[in-house]
Amino acid sequence: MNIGDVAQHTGLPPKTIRYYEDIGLITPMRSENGYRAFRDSDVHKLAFLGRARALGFSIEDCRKLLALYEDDRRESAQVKQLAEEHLARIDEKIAQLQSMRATLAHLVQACAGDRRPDCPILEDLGQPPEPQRPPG
Amino acid sequence: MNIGDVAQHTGLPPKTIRYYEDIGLITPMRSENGYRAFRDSDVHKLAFLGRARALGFSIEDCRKLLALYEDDRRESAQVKQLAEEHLARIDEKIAQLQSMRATLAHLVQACAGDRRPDCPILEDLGQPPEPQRPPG
DNA sequence: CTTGACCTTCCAGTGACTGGAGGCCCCAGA
DNA sequence: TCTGGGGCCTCCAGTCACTGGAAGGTCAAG
Repeated sequence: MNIGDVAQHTGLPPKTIRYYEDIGLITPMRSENGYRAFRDSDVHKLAFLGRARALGFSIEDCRKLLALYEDDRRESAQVKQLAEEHLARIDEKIAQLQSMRATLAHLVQACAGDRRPDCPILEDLGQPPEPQRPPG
Repeated sequence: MNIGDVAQHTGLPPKTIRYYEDIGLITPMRSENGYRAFRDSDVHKLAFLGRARALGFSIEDCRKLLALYEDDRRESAQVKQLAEEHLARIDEKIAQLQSMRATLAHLVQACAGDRRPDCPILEDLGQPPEPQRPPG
């Protein structure tokens, strides 16, 4: 299989597939003409990587997951730990974004959005970050 | 004011402040010894930038926001539009993360996490992404 | 006069690709 | 046999927003 077909199959762009070879995630064979020749196992690995990436795992996590996937003496606890750590990071990011969202939504709602210059959004950004309530 | 004091005041690392000068967000004066000499207005701008960045605005958005902040002929609609677009991007990211989170939490919960190799997480990553229900 | 903290510039690296240049390979059609 | 077009190759540079580190100048205290 050539890279284009693999790209079709896995949904990964050819550039990304080459990159994954570069960093040692896969090692496809080569045809006599120099083209990469992907075995089924390569395609399978790439699909695995694509799905792990879609769940937000870092490339290094993906490398570990792939190693565990290939290791029939693995302990599921190792996998679970990786996944739980990642889950925690996701939760952290969600919390951060929701906090941003709350502040921003509040400001947006307070802004008239008309032709006048008065703008609570800019006022807030221009002020020291005091607590949201008025000074006692 | 030297860069260290400004860093204290704004909470931004000196490296970041230099970077912001590099990309033209601020243009502090220079003392005779070559040190950056920050005016109050520079410090104020940096604080503004810090807060805008904390809300997740990109550097380019920050540049625009700062320009609007300095422009007393601005229309608040311009600011509001920037903020609303950013809000939409945040919502998109939150949705993406929550979808990841859901899948991952499901898998983590299904994994025994013991010394045996059987692992629903790896099984899922290794399988084609069929719908979550069993085939009809 | 030395020490140590602070400041300077410049270069390189991060993560995970992505775009583009320049060039080879291969097949279909005239 | 030639031509065109698409696919493939490598290598280099850019993305975003910093961050680390090296090499060296400046300044106040002891």
